[in-house]
Amino acid sequence: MRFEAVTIKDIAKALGLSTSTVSRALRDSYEISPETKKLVLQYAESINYHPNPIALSLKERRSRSIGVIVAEIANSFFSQTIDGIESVANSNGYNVIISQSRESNDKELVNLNYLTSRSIDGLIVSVSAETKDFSSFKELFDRGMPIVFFDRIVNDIDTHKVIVDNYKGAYDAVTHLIGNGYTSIAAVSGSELLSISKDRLEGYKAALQENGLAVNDDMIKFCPNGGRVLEEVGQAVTELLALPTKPDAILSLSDKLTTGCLRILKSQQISVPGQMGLIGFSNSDLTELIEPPLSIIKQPALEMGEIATNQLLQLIESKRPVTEFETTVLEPQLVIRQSSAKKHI
Amino acid sequence: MRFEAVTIKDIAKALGLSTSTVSRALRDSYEISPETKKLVLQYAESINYHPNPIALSLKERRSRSIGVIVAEIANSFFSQTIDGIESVANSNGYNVIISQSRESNDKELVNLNYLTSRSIDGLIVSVSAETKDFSSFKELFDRGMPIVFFDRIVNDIDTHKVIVDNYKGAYDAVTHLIGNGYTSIAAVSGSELLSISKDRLEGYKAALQENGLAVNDDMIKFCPNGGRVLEEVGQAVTELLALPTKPDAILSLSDKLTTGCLRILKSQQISVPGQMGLIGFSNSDLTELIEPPLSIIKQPALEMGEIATNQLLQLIESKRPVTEFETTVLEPQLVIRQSSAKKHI
DNA sequence: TTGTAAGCGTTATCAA
DNA sequence: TTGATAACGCTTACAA
Repeated sequence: MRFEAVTIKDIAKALGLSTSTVSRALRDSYEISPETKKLVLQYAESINYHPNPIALSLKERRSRSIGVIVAEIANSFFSQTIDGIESVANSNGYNVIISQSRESNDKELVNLNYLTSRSIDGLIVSVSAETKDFSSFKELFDRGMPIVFFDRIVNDIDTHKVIVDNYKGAYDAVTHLIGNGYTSIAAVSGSELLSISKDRLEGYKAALQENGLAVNDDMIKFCPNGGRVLEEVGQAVTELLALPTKPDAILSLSDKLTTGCLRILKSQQISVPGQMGLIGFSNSDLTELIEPPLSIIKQPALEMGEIATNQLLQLIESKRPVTEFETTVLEPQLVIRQSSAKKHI
Repeated sequence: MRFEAVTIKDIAKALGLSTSTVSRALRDSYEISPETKKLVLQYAESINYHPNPIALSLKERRSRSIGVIVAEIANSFFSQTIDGIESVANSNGYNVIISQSRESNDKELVNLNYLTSRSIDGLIVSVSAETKDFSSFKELFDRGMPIVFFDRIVNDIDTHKVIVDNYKGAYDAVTHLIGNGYTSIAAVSGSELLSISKDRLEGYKAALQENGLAVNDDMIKFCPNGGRVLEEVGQAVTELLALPTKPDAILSLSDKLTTGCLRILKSQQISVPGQMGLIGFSNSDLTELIEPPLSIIKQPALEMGEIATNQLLQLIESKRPVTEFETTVLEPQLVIRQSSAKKHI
């Protein structure tokens, strides 16, 4: 089963012209007579001619498609980002090829190979939770492939990056908790390897210290799978509850962790915020319907996708090698609801 | 900025062979000496050669990519489906180009043109809420483009389709409500034009009638945007509450409508299920955390995506024209929680 | 067993 | 103003 398209040759034959003349007419070249142009354009229209992008790609040595690698599509933050990527890409005549690492470094590499072997013009990446070794990205980048990182960035590679102020997001959230009377605040983080985990934890620690609260490493738990596996969240929370001085609030550092923590707390009959305050990074639009309505730190995901794509297109379309790179830092949004309500003492 | 890849020509030149010999060695042709083959393969490996898929596409007149059109990526059901589509496509060497109609017929047509002009080999579609005229799809299909529909299907086009038993999903949900003592059950539906709306409403009506309850058209409200616009849900619910005999339960017929109804009910201080029972189609994994935990009808989204893709690939790769088409009907899953709890009388 | 040449659809260059 | 030709990277008759 195959879809047969009309080619320039068909038009040339039908009109008794050469393919080059037809091509010129279609591209509105100056070296063409108005009549011929009109004739060709009309006929092309009538038989629904569309230039073959594959042939164009081969000729121009560019595919007009960009690759995207994220951990998971079915995740509010990433699907919102993809939304932004897609709209900017499409309106610039690019298409988007999406792939998921599912937090696995292996799958990420497979995807990377796949995408590059599919002749993409550039790449937008948020790295997997498992990735320690960024040399494949680095090599590719050094060989001339434009890459933009967002959210989970790679500090060692000097290119455009788009993030929120993760430090501030966590800092503000913890400050808010302290302001509401919480004094023993734990952090449930994703993979230690991720840039976002590091930055957010820094913010968490700084807020504690600036408020005269001690930073206790036992109060920081890592979930290498970022909450994709509920068990790891269960273990983290259970360990926190077994501490000599139990925390009275949890800051969770990513989407699935936030809802994961709540799931675990609920299953253990621990009331939120009564027995445990909770605030976390999340981009789900259902958090306000949850019981209790969740306080969240939200990222401007759509905008991040748009910016990343604009920057990538700029790299792709730049005539000369780009050497000056930018890291765009956006503001996270703190949305205060019930789950971090003032503590009753 | 451009990424330069190694070509067969480079290998041929380096090894003093012709491009055809190199090509044969790489494709493991029988008409080649073992030594030459080994030599070429080794060298290709060493310089990290990858065949240029664009050139291959041009030669083979196929792009090994499939297009997907859905209403919205950032929607649990669709992102889960895309998950399934992507995994099957990728493991068969295809890539996936995704586009969103955002429930607009215009944008759907733009996407359709865009995708076909990008030489895709086939198309997976769930139509927009606005689409009444399917002639573009029909034409494309008749001109030989393999298309598979899922969820929101087009009855007039005879091709593979993948759906759940929407009738049964709604029927079972209403039967459950009736069993729990609800006697005045309203339906909040998406666009009237969608196949899923029709089928689900049929199931709703049948369940009422079989239980001796009257079907009242005032009890059926349509939201043309499928809940993407909260106001339309607000209006639907408000109208229902203004009826002489108010409903005591709502069946909502799609993802965003279900959470939308809850949002509206909450904002109007109407307790669920106390004053109003609620059950609806949804694929969000947060529904159990919501207050009250939502009873839902869930679709096997991942599986639907996988099946649709397998069927599409079958169409694409079929040597002769396919004339026998299949509509796969999967079972929806009824998940009973608090929001439809037994009514206190 | 290897090489030559044509062709996939398009555009750029050169010649007419 | 138009046409012939080569080229993009690859495969495949056909020729050697």
